[in-house]
Amino acid sequence: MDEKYFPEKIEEKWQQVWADSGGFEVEPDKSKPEFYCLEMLPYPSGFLHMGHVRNYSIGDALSWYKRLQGCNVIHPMGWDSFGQPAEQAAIKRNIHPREWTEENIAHMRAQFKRMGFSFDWRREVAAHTPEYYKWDQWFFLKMLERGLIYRKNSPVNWCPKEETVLSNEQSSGGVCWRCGATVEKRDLEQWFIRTTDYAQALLDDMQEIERGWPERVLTMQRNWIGKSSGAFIDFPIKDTDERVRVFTTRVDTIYGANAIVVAAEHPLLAKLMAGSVLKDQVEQFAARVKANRAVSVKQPGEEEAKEGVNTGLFAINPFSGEQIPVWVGNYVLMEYGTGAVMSVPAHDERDFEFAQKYSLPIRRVIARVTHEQEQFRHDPEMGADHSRTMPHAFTDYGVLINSGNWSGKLSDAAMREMAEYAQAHGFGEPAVTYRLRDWGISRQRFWGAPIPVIYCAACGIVPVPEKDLPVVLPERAEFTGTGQSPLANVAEFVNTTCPKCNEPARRETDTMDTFVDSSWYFFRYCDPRNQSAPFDKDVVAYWTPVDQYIGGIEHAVMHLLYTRFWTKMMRDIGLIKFNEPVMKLLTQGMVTNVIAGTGEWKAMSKSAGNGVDPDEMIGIYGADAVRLFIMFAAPPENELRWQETGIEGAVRFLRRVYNTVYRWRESLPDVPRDATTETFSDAARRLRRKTHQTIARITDDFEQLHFNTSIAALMELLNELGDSGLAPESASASDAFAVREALEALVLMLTPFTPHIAEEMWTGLGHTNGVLGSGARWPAADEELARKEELEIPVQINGKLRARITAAPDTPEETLRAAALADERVRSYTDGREIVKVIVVPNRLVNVVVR
RNA sequence: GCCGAUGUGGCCCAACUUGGUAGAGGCGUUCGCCUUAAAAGCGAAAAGUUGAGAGUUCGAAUCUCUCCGUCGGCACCA
Repeated sequence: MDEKYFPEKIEEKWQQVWADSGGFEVEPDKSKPEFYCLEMLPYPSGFLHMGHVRNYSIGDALSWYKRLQGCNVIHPMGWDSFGQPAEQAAIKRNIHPREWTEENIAHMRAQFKRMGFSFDWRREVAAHTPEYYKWDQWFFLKMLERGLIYRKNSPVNWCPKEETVLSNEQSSGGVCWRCGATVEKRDLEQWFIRTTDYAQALLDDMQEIERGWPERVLTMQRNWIGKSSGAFIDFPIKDTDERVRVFTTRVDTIYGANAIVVAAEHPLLAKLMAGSVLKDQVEQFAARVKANRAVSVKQPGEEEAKEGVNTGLFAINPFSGEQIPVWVGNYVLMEYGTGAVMSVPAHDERDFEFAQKYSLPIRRVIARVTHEQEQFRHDPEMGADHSRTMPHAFTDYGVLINSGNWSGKLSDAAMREMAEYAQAHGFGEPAVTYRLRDWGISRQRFWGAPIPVIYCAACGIVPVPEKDLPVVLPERAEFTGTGQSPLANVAEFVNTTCPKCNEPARRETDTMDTFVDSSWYFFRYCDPRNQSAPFDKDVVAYWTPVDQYIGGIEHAVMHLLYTRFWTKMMRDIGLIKFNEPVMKLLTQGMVTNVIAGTGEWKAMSKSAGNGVDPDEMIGIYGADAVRLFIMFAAPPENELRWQETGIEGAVRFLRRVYNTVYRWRESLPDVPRDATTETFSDAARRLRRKTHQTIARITDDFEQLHFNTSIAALMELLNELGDSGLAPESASASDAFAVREALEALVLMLTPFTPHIAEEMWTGLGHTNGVLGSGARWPAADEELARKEELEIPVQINGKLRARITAAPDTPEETLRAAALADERVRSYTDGREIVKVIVVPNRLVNVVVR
């Protein structure tokens, strides 16, 4: 141990020691408790940014903590290495995406190593390697076999800037999740995974992870799945054999329906409008709505004005027998429910707005529940128009009025009974719909896993036989950046023979969404080189599910929903036995920095010009200090404001710890370890108390992932050691014992945050081979030693602090009461007044209530 | 608009789970020591109506309600 703290020297040294010893390399071991610590794998953009550093510092701290507790910790890392930017780079620089990707990976891996993260690098996987994407393709075939994948022509979300398809999740809010361009609709033949089959399971199984996941992530997923219970009701179309099926959550309001409104894309339109004089008008309107939808720039908060056109058709309300007009409306979505709604303006805001615009009648059929329900029974106003008396829609539940025999029932009962009635009479049924759509995975891209199917003129769509996997990406392709997959122009890729009939055939040229790769990568980490299966079931059963997952909130819906789906699918094909992949989730906050000149804090980014390069920081302060600051500056879920002065504070602390260890290093190793029977000086006793209190506190903090307070506690312990007045020159054996105990605890508990300096100091304290090499364990708190010898008990008079008394811990209630009442200051408040009662909280306070 | 978080010294934050002395830690500020001087280092100090109001309670930063501010998600989903 040098006299001075040289971060660079220490860090290089221990990184080498760890690499040589393979100390972070683990294998299944039934004799130890297992812990899977997982951080979201990065996209290999080329450079580590502070967000990465934060993410992996958190995971590394937890890994070290569990390791020191004797767990068998798997802590792997890999690369989400398929995706757009590699292809953009290929276009721009005329190199193969693989070349660009692998250069980036090499650079970032080196950066990771420089940070000193404790990964088991033997388990590294990269999505773009055939060894990995072979299994993406294998899963595709498995799902195809089970009918979980299908192909359909459908309007898809199209990013005009990147010229590719986006999933619903990727085009949330009408903009591309990556580049922000306004998303358009296009009709394309696409492959879809039936995620909707699992909609209910995705909701139900949330109860298994409720305790370990942030509420807001679960809420976001619940909103996204968007379950809604109601009923389907069929409205016959007058003078035809057709029926229009609507979905409603408020069948109790059906007597108030003044129209049926269908989506512009509704299939019945073409069928029923033939021969109508209004045909052209309706068609023009529908075309206009569709066109508008394709290009409309929808700002958040902005709603399109409701528009519609009357088709001239009439639908018959199956409950009332009433004839109501059928309209086409721009506000009805074909993708949701049945693409048709019953319009009940009195009780739905959208329908109200629509009715106002076109002067349609408004009939009130729900009344607020009052104590005088009787009067509604007679339906005095049946058939009346309430458009003048209702200034806005009444959307609450209530009691039915103007609803024939159903009048007088409460909404709740009516909704249930009316749906059942519809079912019994063959014109409807109770129904549940979801907002969640099937997952469109086709991408018109080169840099992704090729979809393993072949199109044969004779045999149709033929899956690539398992033995022919992987379907490998070609070495050469032309990257033009136009809408078609570059694979389509690679003859040697496209042209093949049909596996069934051996005739010439063509390969699918679309590749898979990269979220496929990241849906199951952490299972592959468990058995990364398996050549005969995505992974060995037994090995995966040992390591998974993931105990703790750490990553950004931006993946709350997309990645985390897909991976939950994937897990259930793998369970159903027999690979695993549980429902949920991740027991605990931590979503770390952004790293922000001031935008020069504005005083505004924004997420670090190239475009905002407020990025801070981790390499540069390591160069100045060392990896340990960067990591310590990042863990200390804020709780992990919070935004972290980057402050150079903060990191200087971190270095200062490390230097002080280092200097302290250095100063004591020669006075400690020879002190006997069984000195506990000796008598300790007051200073030594105080220090020991602080040491054990700190151990207890930090252990607790770690379990709750409160790293910032752990570090604060370590700083306190060092301060206490400084304040103790103990010095190596004058310390007795028992003093030295207490100091060694404090320093050893301090160093060990610092290891998760600043492993390099901790290793160095641990050897300085006389342990050969360092923390990892010597098999050191997390210190254990001795409750007895942590207990205070004397407590200061506040005494309140009528709830106001008036005096303090001292007492030993666990002083009986009666004694405390007497001591408080005997106190001179207390008596000045109680003399001459009536003591109503005395509240004594043992070890905490006494409150005297006087009148 | 709906849903959910959150609001504590100048700043980042602790105490909120379990009501009991408002302050642990860091940054910044001021002062002292050290120094020819400065930096570093060491030592010390100042600073809050806990967003506002009400309720519950002997006692509220903590529990409940209302309002305000900030952040996030969703938003024609029938």
